[in-house]
Amino acid sequence: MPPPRHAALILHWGQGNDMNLKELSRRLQLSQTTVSRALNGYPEVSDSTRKRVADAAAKFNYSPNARAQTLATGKSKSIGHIIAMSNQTELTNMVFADFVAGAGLIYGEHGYTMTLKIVPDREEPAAYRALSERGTVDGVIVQAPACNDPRISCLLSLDIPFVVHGRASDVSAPYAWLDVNNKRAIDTATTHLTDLGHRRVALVNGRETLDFAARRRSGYEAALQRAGLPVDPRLMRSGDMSEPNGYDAARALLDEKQPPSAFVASSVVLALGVKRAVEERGLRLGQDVSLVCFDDDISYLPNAGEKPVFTAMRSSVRAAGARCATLLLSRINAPDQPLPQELWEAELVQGLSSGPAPEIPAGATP
Amino acid sequence: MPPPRHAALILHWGQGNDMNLKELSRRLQLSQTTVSRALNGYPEVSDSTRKRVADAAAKFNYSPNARAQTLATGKSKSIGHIIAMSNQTELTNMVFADFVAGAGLIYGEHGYTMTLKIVPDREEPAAYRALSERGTVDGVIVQAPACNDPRISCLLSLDIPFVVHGRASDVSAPYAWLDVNNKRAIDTATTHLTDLGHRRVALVNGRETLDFAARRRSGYEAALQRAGLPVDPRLMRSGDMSEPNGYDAARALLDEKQPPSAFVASSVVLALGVKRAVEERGLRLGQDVSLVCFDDDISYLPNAGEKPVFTAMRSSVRAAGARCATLLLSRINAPDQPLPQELWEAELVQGLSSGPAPEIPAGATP
DNA sequence: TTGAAAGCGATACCAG
DNA sequence: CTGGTATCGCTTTCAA
Repeated sequence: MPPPRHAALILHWGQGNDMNLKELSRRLQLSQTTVSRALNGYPEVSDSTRKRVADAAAKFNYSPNARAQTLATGKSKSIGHIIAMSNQTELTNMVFADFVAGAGLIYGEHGYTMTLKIVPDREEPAAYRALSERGTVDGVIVQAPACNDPRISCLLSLDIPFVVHGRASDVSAPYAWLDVNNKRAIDTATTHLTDLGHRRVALVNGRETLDFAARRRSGYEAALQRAGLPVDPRLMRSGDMSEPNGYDAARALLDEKQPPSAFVASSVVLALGVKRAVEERGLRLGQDVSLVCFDDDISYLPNAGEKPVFTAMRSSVRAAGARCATLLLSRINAPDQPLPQELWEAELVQGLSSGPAPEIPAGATP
Repeated sequence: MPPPRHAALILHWGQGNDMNLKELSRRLQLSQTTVSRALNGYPEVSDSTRKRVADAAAKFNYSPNARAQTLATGKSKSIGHIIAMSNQTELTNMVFADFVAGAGLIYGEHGYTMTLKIVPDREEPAAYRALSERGTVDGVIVQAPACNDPRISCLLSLDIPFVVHGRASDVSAPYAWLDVNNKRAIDTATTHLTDLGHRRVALVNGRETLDFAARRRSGYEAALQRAGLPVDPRLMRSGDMSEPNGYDAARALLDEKQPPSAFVASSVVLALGVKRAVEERGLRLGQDVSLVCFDDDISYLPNAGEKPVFTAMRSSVRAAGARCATLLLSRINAPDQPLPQELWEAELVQGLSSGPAPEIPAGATP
């Protein structure tokens, strides 16, 4: 549907902000060039004119039109974040809030804005294409990649700067990413438990189509194998990272003929669900059952009992957002730098309120 | 700091998307005008050319440059949301996530994008000014207004379309808003408790500099007065909407010489804190102490016990976002319509897991 | 039904 | 240090 005719006319009438560069320079009896240079801090303008221009700009309340700047410079000074609101992962998506907040602050500090696109389900690739092809944004951030994420090759072919928070194990071409060592973190957590004598350690994981969850699982398996323990599928659950899911998973695990004596949870929310299921059974955490939780994730109930954990998680996610933002901006401004691929080691959050106590696991056969 | 010289050159070299309108029309042996018209659905192009153009556009993977469109039309097709990350209200801000999600979906459906600005503390007015004056956005949404919110007069003077989620009681000029009847909701909640015979009803409220909290308080006071009960400042607490705050407030209230027999909580998170404090004291909710909670707010722990409440709150916030977005878009596209000022009645969420049971309040003197 | 040309409001090159 | 002018890519008017 084409817009009504004369729309522009109406608009300009309604807008009424007629103080533009041309008008300002006319009043100053200077060329647009000089005024522009003065305002943008170019060295070649004399201090006196610069001051004159600055004063006039303030007086006439002039501020440059971003739309025109954007066209003239070819840069939109905006970064795209795309968030898919799929029905199934409704809750998980809230993870993005802190990430976005951390990134957004960085953008602001550098004169960038953030273009946020909420798309239903899997219109994601189209959204990325639209944003970058049409020049709406100068770069994009990709969150929570799947193992083989189509977005990455899509962005590579679009030739737009981007940074992935996480990695996609099955994408071979190089790209910029930032990731926590998921595998090692879960390996450490699992080993911690096997070292304590646990022989049936359960994993309550996120969806394993997502890369980070797959890596966590491989860390879990590696630890078990090193400890000479079998990798038992009945001890592994995966699903959305929500408290009810953790609860359901733990209940099912506790109902097994040979229930686990310890749990590794792949996020704080999952761990909370596990905790609830365990306590519901009258088992004492840290005594009858152990629970270790790793999370580069976040949850939103500032329940005082777990408050330190939540706070730590939240600020960690925010920090990750800030880091990705910084990296992306530097890629945009210095495209020839080597591709950043940053892997860092995680802090392990042990237990919820307390660390797992050493114990003889129930039903263990030493 | 001025950009390095030749920046544009480097950019255009790096961009490599040389399929623009001019090029496309050259290949089609048509004028830019015709091609543009064909693509934008103007009626005057013949069906045959329209098809030819559409095919070529698809074939050459053409998509119009949003930056140029924006400059030519004077509309950026983008809505601004500004979120202030003050240090004190760190947690409260997460409320915005669902609101933003709800709004974002609507924008997408109408070809708009969302420009999200995260600003530290109180750089807010400047941010609004920058966004609108420079033409970065076509309209903005204001959330969580204070009683006398400077943003509103600022936006009025900028003459940019905006919609406020909530109202500012002390702003006299008319503007578009969407609000829930906070006063009546809390009045109803309080009356519910006094009708049950409670004579010491506490209010655990949000920060009362915010308009909605002030209104809720007035509803609380009105209900007490109608019931012939004194308005006792010692029974009223206000602060950030976080669980720890609710907990602290409830503890302090329970420590009073004359503790309340019932609580009205102004959000689910506050109510959860109250609940924890109550249970910690060995009191039974719904028997020893009653708790009623109203919330147009949201919280993020999907704890199964309260799950329906949380789910309801979340979708309500998302719906509010969508409603504000719809209103704003219609204001932008039809500026001459009467100002929408929509007040709706809230559903009351009673109790957390169970409704308050009728009881003889502890220590009551009938 | 089509096309030529004038904006939109800035930036940046090349002269002076 | 300052100014004229082409340019960015599209929309829209006006003429054919």
